Amino acid sequence: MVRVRFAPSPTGFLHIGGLRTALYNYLFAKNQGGVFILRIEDTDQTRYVEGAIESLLRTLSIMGINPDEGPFLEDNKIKQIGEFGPYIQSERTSLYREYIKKLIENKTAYYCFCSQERLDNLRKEQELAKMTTKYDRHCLHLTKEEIEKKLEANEPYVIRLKIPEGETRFEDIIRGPITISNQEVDDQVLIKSDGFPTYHLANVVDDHLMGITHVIRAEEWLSSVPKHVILYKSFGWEAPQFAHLPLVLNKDRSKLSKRQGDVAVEDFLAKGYLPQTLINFIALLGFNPKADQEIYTKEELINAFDISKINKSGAVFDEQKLLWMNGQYIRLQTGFDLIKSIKPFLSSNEVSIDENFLERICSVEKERASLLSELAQKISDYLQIPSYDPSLLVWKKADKQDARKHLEAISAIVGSCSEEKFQSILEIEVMIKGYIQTNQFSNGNVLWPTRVALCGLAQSPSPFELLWIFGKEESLRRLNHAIKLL
RNA sequence: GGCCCCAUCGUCUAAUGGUUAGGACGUCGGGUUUUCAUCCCGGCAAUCCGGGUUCGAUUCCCGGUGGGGUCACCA
Repeated sequence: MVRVRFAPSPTGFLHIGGLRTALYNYLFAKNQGGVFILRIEDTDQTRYVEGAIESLLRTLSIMGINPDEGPFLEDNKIKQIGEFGPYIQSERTSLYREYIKKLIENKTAYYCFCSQERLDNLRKEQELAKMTTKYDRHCLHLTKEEIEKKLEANEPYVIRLKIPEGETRFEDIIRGPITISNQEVDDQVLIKSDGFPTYHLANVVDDHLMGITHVIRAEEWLSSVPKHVILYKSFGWEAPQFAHLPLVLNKDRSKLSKRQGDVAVEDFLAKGYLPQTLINFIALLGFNPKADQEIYTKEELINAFDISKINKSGAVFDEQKLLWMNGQYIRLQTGFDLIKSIKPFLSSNEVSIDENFLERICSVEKERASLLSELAQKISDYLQIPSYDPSLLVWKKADKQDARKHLEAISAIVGSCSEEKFQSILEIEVMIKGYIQTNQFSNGNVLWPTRVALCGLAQSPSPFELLWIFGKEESLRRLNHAIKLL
């Protein structure tokens, strides 16, 4: 049974790169009929952020990436589900202390009492000498008595992993075999002086205890795999399979970071991107099931997901293409779903407007919006007759009298038209076009002033769509208002 | 700098030991159209360089170059 995990640290927001790691873990688990686990890696006390876990859970839930095991939100409270919990590392500290004892006992880990100052100086010296910066094992050969004495005296200490001689080989699913000389690997701190484990220890212990079969994470972790492999060996455990994902990059091809633009999923949601867009787009950043298809549902992605097809090289995050894709998704949304999606972007008085009216506006305006926020902004133009220069009513190939003549005619037609006909854009079009054709007018002479009379804008949907949106009564009001202006 | 990873249009990518190297975004041009957008059609645009293996390499191997990651009591 495949068991994978997404193991973020709660920083207060979900990074786009993190979203992809979460998504690939999720897609792989679902594709394999396995279990997707969420584990919170909050072992750094100095980075504690109030409410960060809640915010992370909320965002993942919005994105539709829900764990089979791990923490989740219920009535805004963090609950946990699964037999391998707790799934929040700060609640597992006693476990790590228990397991580190085994490493001390079998001498694959050791106490280190070196001060931060000593370590800093050591590093500086090594840098000056252009050597690899590593711990010099100053404390490795302390006797049992010396260690006990220091512990009794309450001297602060850390526990380090003792890297053995030789080299470490491992197989990465995406990259193939990788060999690194152990000389390159530092005696990594496993337990910090505050008693908390570092990432490396907590990660290995938890992955083992939780029965993780595949570790899928970003490439930035590739160089610390030897530490983990050595840790597994030190415990006498079998290591899971590793798959290191290519990085998501800035325009300049460096690791995607703040400063060069938005990186938080929450930022993109706030800008008006749909969760589906983000999922679809991010899934295709480093993976492609089919060359000639761009839009995929989550189910399609799950079915098509193939871990061996993941690319090796980093992918630039191109917001232009994201924007295009969001426009596609907005157009794909049906009226009711769209209303739900844009509600958060509406002002308080706009939220209360009639849903049918809103649905009509959205179904027409969605053709020219790439962001939900853009769409929401258009709503206000429909709530009142905007003020406009009367000369706007006159088409470039006509004059004032002509505009007035047609507006009066259209007003009359609309006035005598049944409410029923107003339920169909097509019927409205047939009606207006009938007026144009029987009198042999040109489209522009009639349609331009009609359209402007209805919306007051140089650019807008067609007059047929506007008539349909406003309905008979409001349309007449606007047409007659325009006639008065002329 | 040491170590590790990577290399197809500007960007995301497809493909193959023999193809006119395909698609998408963007861009440019055209069409539809009362406007804008949508939509449709078309153009420009890529196998990093050098060796080898081979009848043939963009594909396989080696080297170079370039880019990235990582070198914490952060994850």
